[in-house]
Parts: sequence; structure tokens; C-alpha cells
Amino acid sequence: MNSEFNIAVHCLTLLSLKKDHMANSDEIAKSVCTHPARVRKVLGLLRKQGYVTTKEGVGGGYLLNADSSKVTLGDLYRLLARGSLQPSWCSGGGESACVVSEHIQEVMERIYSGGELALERHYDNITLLDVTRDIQSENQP
Amino acid sequence: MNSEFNIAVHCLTLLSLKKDHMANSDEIAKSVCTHPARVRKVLGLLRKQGYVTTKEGVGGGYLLNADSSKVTLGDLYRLLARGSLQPSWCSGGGESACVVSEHIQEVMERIYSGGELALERHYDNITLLDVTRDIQSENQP
DNA sequence: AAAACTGTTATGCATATAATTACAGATGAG
DNA sequence: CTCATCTGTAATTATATGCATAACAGTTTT
Repeated sequence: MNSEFNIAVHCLTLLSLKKDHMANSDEIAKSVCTHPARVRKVLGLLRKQGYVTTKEGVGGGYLLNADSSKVTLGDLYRLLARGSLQPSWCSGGGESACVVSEHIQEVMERIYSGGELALERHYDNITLLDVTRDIQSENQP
Repeated sequence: MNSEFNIAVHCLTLLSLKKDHMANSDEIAKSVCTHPARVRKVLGLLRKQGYVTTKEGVGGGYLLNADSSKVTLGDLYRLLARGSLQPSWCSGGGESACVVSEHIQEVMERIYSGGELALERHYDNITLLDVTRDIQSENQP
């Protein structure tokens, strides 16, 4: 799995906690600890789904455009990480005349997608608001 | 995620379906479609957990040593894939004086391990016997 | 003693991930 | 209008991971 899901959670949490709910890619990148171009790539996807709006030009940046109690980690997982549970290499599918070899790929695909569904259902119960609260409670131990 | 979980499921299913529940790494590797050394590596781990026994020397190989209705995909996931949900690169942790940047890593770690727990609970309900049945029913559509 | 296995390590190669650079397009300030 | 600033996006490079392959010691059967 790559880290775009992580980055999305980070960015939205950050925007959610800022007073004006706004920041540009430079500021966000410093917090995320990555390159601004990477932040723009992820936030570009979030923009297409309507989670943020962008303002170009001087003083521009990204503006949160969603209710943090309505956005779930499930939404973000589906958008940015779906399919990553299944590895690119999978067993079987060769020329072996073996029942397992011939059918394992369909079976494993169901196993991976079933697992992913369980994962998504779990993440559907966690909202962005929950995450912002976690961040804040970590700040006051 | 790497494919050792997949390989483990494949190997145990294969052994389970063979009449004598036995095969050597060459035969298994052909079915899995990989190199025998890779099969030996995974089956070595399964041996340490008692799922299989090995017989060295001529006519040797791996022998299934478990009840397929008792072994779950959860067991195999924990053994071979636990921790793979969390990417190696994670956000935050830099020098940014930002609440999110300072605490996101602990929060994300909980998010990933919580997700993995949901995944494991799902896989705990699928046994190796279920998989062998799936393979066989794929064979007769 | 020889042959057939496993167990394990080392090496090379392919792929995936992240960093970086670059630049076109859009917008607001002056 | 023009310039500075910011997003959107593509191309390139660097690094990490995953897999294939080769090699060899150790074990067991014949």
C-alpha cells in the first residue's frame, strides 16, 4: 500500500483544525513531511470528490468543503487505497495441471476483496471528526 | 503486502487436497508458479508453527499436520502478513510545529492496527476447509 | 557412498514508491 | 495589463521492496 490514504487523512485533519479551514500546498507539505507536489496530487483527487475546493493565485490554497462528522475513513480508503490489499503477484495461473493452481486466483481474489470489505466497514465507523479529536487528546495527555 | 500469505494458503490447500497430504517443494512450486526456494521459505515458517512436518532425504517433502477445519485464514494472516497494512512511509514526524504533524503518527498507527484487527476477525471466520471447498466448487461450475 | 530432499543465504533484476524538477494554466494584487 | 503566486500535471531520478535464481551445507533414505 502507498501512503495516499494516510496523506488524505492528514490533510483533511489539518484543514479541519485550522481556524479558517484553509492552507496551501507548501504549508501542508511541511506538516505532512513530504513534497508539495505530492500534496497537490492527493488533494486534487479530494477536490474532484468535493471534499475540498481550491483557490488558485495569490493567497490561494485548499479549503475544506465537507462536514468532518460526515466524512469517514471508509470514504477515503475507497477513494485512495481500494485494491491495495491484494499483492501484484499472486500464486497459480501457470501451466500446472493441478486443481489448486487452476482455480486459486479466483478464490484468492474473493478472499482479498472480502477482507477489504471488512476493512471498509470498520473504517466506515470512523469519521474525520473522530480523528481530529484523537489528535487533540494526544496533545493533552 | 508481499504474497507469502497467498503462498501459505495455496500450499496448505494443495496438501489438504492431496490423497496422502504430502508433496515436495518442486511439485508445490510448479503449482504455485514460483521458485522452490520460495516455497521452502514459507513452508519453513509453517513448520515452525506446526502446520506441516518435513521429511528430508529421498522421497521427502512436506506433510500436512493440521485439521483443515481448525486452521483459519486469520491464523495465517497473523503469521505471514501482520503489519503489512501500514505503509513503510507515514506522514508527520518532521520538525513542523503543528499539532497534526506532531501526533498524526500515533493516531495513524492506531488506525492501521485497528483496521488490521477488523481484517483478522473477518479472516478468523474462514477456515482452510472453506478454501478447499471453494477450489473444488470452482472446478465444477 | 550416492542421490534426493530441506534450510538458508547471497545476488541480481523488476517493480513500486517517494522525491524532485519543470512548466502550463489560473487567479488576485497592484 | 502585468507580475507574483498558487494549483495541476507530467517527466525524471532515487530508493526500497519483492521475486527469481543460484549455491551450498545439512539430513535422510536407498
